[in-house]
Amino acid sequence: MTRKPKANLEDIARETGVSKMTVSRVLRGGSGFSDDTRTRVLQVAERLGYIPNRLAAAFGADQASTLVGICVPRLTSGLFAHVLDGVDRALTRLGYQVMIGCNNHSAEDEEAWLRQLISWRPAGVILSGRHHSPGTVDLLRNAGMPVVEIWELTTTPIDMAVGFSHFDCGAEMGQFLIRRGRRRIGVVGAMAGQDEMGRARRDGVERALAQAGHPVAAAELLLDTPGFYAGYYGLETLLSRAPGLDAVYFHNDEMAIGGLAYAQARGLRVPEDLAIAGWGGMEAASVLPLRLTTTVVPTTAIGKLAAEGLVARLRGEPVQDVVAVPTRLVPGQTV
Amino acid sequence: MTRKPKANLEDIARETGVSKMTVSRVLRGGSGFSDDTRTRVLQVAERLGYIPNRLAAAFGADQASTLVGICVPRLTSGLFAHVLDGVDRALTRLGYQVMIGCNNHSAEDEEAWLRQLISWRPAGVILSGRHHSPGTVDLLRNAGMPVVEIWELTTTPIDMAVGFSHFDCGAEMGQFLIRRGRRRIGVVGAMAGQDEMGRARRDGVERALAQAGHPVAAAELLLDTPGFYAGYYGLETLLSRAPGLDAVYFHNDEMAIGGLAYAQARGLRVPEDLAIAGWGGMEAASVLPLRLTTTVVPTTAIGKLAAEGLVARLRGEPVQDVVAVPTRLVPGQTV
DNA sequence: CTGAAAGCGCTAACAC
DNA sequence: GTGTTAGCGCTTTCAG
Repeated sequence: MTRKPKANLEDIARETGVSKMTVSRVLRGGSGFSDDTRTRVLQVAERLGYIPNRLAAAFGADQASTLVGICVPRLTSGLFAHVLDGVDRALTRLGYQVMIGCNNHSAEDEEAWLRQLISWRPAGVILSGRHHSPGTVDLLRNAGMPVVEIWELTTTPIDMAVGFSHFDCGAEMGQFLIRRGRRRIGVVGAMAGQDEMGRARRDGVERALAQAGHPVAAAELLLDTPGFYAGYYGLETLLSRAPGLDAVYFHNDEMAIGGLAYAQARGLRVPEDLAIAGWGGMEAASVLPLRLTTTVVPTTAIGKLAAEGLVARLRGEPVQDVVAVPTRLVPGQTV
Repeated sequence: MTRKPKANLEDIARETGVSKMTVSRVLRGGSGFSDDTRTRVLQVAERLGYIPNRLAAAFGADQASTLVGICVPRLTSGLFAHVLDGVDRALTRLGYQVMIGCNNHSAEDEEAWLRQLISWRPAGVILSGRHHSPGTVDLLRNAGMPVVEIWELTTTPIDMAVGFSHFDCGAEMGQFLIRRGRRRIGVVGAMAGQDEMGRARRDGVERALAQAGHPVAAAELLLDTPGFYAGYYGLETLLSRAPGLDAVYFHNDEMAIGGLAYAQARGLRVPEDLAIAGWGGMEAASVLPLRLTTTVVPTTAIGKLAAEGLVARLRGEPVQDVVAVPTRLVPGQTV
């Protein structure tokens, strides 16, 4: 398997009868050459099927890297899929290439990925969450490249941040449940001890309920990844331990939908007997027989803003270090 | 913004009192150095916070690239998210880095992405589908790197292929519907004229129904991306034109679930009045009040097999050029 | 077991 | 408007 593409600048230069440098200038669309030269260079490049070697370009001239890395907790989450999509569209449009990573909610995995990424000397990096290993922070400070932390907002970013407060999401839903007259409220979580952001949402709801004088009545903290099944069985377990609940706040929409399925299978009336609240705003949530009460998160926008902020910084344009995006509690028919 | 990492091989060599070459050998875990040298080199590298420059490595020695590109039709599809996850896990484990791309079901977008990718001299590439632009095929042939085409199986791959037949998925579901006594069967599609593979499934179901003597009774081909809403309104439109249908085959599970919601909102009994069949096997489909009848596709496995095949080829190990993965028609409660 | 030399393809800096 | 020179950090090759 020979991996040597045929043509390089030198080949084009030889055929055209100019120097490598002139060819380089033409191909990068700069200035400093005649129209005639331009045309000839372009023709020869086309004929030779020239493909630039960005490895060489980025290596020779530090500036030239257009590689951007993005690391998310899970690739299979619908929410992060949309974040990725926002990032990818913006970055592709701006002429960058996207390297992905998945940290499995582990700071060590994130650091391992970042170490690999940095060895490619990327132009910048987008990370999820605000908790990183000391090693990660070190690497980033030394690399001296733009960094955007997304999803969970931090007011003291390594460099830039785009996100919202998970704690506030939880608190807002807690207050909403109270306003709707719920008093014995349970919580079903997932990925116990792993997902800092799910944890923040639970902290938020706990705080709100405690302040209202009706602290969380029961909590079921699963180890599983948050999916439909987990929601189904999570609610089953929770109710077996705390039968009298009148509302449950789920880790996310997928679990809430699973919980809803369980409630209906069990013959519970929703929301009369039991209110169900989710988080995230997946499309399915609004088309179920019962529209789910949930918090909608602007996933694609976060990805887009992160990508654009990163590129703005690269270009030396002024940027806002911390961008708070709004989430929206959308009352459905399940609370 | 200074982007120059501090230490390089030369720095380590100087501090350790050996040559660059020896440092390089140690760091890459080769042989040809004493234990003592090894220890000292490792210590100094650690102390200096050395991070290899793979740009230089890959550039200098063609072999060394560990970049692999993967391009999918849509980043926001749950199915492709799992494919991506399978690819990412396998590739990360094997020491590769993943560059993503999204072709929006457009051969031109795919080619544009590929051109960018190739300029980074990747080790290999994974594409979705078997239809590519002539330019794409050209680029690939000249690049001389491993290529895996996934998702829709082709028996004449550019290099390797991992997938299944969408046509057969449709045909199988068509036969199943017939066996279940359905006779007036409709179809709801999406991304008309764009998604070759959804098209193949429709062709399959059409063929099967025609052969059974009960050709497709009505079809609604939407332009939209296939989501819950599209399924909801797609069914509404279809039924308004063809009221007497007794079964509908949807582009995918999301749309089928949307359709199910419409049927229920409309007061239709499923499956008595109307059977609903999906495709894909999303998790939600099996936890709804009614388990959806659908075809389950081994998404993660496809990603994993594609990645492993690619790496096997890179390593010169024997590989099977065409790998057919099985799909499974799972009867639920909606047919 | 170790080192020296050459070169990968490109671009910045400077000269003409 | 165009060319020359030097060098990015690494690995391959060959010499000891």
